[in-house]
Amino acid sequence: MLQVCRRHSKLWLALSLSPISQFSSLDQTRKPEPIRLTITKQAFTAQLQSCSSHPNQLKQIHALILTTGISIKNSLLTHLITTFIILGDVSYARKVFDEMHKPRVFLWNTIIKAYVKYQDFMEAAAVYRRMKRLGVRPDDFTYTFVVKACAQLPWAGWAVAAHAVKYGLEFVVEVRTELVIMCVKYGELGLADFLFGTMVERDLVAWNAFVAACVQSGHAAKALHLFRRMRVAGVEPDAVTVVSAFSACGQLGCLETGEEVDGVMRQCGIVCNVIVDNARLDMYVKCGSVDMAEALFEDMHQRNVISWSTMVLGYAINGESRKALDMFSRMQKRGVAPNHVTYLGVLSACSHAGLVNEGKSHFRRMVQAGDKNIQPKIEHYACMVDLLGRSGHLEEAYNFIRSMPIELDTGVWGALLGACAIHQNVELGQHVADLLFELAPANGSYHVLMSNMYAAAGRWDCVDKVRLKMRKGGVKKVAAYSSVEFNGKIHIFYGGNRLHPESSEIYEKLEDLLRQVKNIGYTPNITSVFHDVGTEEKEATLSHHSEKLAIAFSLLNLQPECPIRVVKNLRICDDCHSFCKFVSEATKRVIIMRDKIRFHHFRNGECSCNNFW
DNA sequence: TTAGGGTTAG
Repeated sequence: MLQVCRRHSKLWLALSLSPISQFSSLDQTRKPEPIRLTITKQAFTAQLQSCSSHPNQLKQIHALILTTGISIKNSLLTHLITTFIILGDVSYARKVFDEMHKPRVFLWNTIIKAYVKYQDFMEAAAVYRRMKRLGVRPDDFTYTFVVKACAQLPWAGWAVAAHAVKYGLEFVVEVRTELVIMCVKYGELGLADFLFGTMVERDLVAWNAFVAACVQSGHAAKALHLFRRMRVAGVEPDAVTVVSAFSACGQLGCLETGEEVDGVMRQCGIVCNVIVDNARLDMYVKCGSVDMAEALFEDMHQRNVISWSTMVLGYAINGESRKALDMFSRMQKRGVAPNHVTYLGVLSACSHAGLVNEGKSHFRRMVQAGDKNIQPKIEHYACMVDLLGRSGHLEEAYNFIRSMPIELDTGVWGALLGACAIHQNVELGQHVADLLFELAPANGSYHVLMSNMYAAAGRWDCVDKVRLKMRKGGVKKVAAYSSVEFNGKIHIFYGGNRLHPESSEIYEKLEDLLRQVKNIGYTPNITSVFHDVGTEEKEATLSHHSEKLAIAFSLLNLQPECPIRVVKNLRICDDCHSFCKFVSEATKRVIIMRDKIRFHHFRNGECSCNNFW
């Protein structure tokens, strides 16, 4: 069947069938006519290219090569390796690579890079280790991939950084950029600053990398600081920079800075594309500026599933459930296929509006669609628990959890605990909380939620038990804070804190405000207070909650026509919710408050959430 | 015979 010989430095393959596209039927029963094929290296490469999108045929060619026992030049194998990497079959590329005799360093780089591309960082690190063991000397390119891979693994990044220094490769601009990113990921911002500051050349990409790494690691304020610094340094931002900057503004809820970035974009003549538009859209949505998002969305030349999903989610978290669902059907009419994120928006819209049946039918559709892209994930199940529980169907929610076909996580039980808290079902809450204490003993929020439920029920002995449990287990409460953006600066307020330079004016204003709203019917809701203390003391604690301080600060500083925008790290309490409604009525101001989960738009004594959150 | 670093939705 197969004969191989070399003639005039050409490779001869005698094959049972030709052309190569028929290789896949090599083992068929039809009696083949022997055909001689002369294949030069160029022809062979051409053949490889001709079936470069058919991995099985390529594998057969490779098997054939191995059977012949002739030595194939590394350049051909390299071609095979790169083709398999493009096709996404890294393990086969690795197999070919492993069979090579002394591969050159660029091939080691190629394999490591491929593992990084397909996010198999452990394997990338393993290949690097083998490379080192075999004494292959890394080149200028090696550490860009190796650092990127190892930065994803705990500690490994530091070790390879030391190797890069040893070989004198830390000054290569690409390697240094990866090292800066790595330091940010590891939370070593000081070191990142040092490495960035001592770069030989800081090009646009290096700035973008630093800004983006900060945004992705939750250092949004630092990202915006860098964004401003790069302009001072005379580096003109591009589309990538503004995408990161918009993302940072969204995280922080800084509409003012978001507009500034928008201005910079125009000034620099940065051309909008769908990614930039989506980032801007997301910024408006996360700043509670639904009108701006709407206008931009209608104006967009190009939209993709992310644009639509952003709008659906945006409406949902801003309390405009009907618009979210309308947007969803409009999207489907346009023939845009929803993905699992779109459905998160749809389900949370239903949840926040108490649309139980509608939510159920959307969920059913996800399951029945049989589409891998929209099979419900654990987050969708948590949304359903939230939907059922929030609307008072606690038992159904519990049974739903019990019947779930996927592994349970704290999100699902957390949603049920939240529902128990809303409906004051202490018995079920206790049961769920016990499960959560086991699953996530270090998470203080479940302890606080349970303790608040006990407090609301007047069961102070149980409150004490939970608090004791927290103390013993070293569980910490997350300190609540509220922030307000004013004149390009973010002002942060903690409950009862007097660190702000305008503290005395703020507290004075707050006293004024409390008197004003009490006159029109506000009464402090003391069940929101954690401690078993006297009524007066409870009132004092309540009246200094961080959002109240933030509102007093805003009233002192903002122009009368400006809406008050507050961002909170936790959920708003009942008392502050009621307080905000009265303030919006008494002062005729719009208050837009973003809490951990969603927005509350207070206007004329009402809230967009309809007291359902 | 060639090999880089950045971005969007919960």
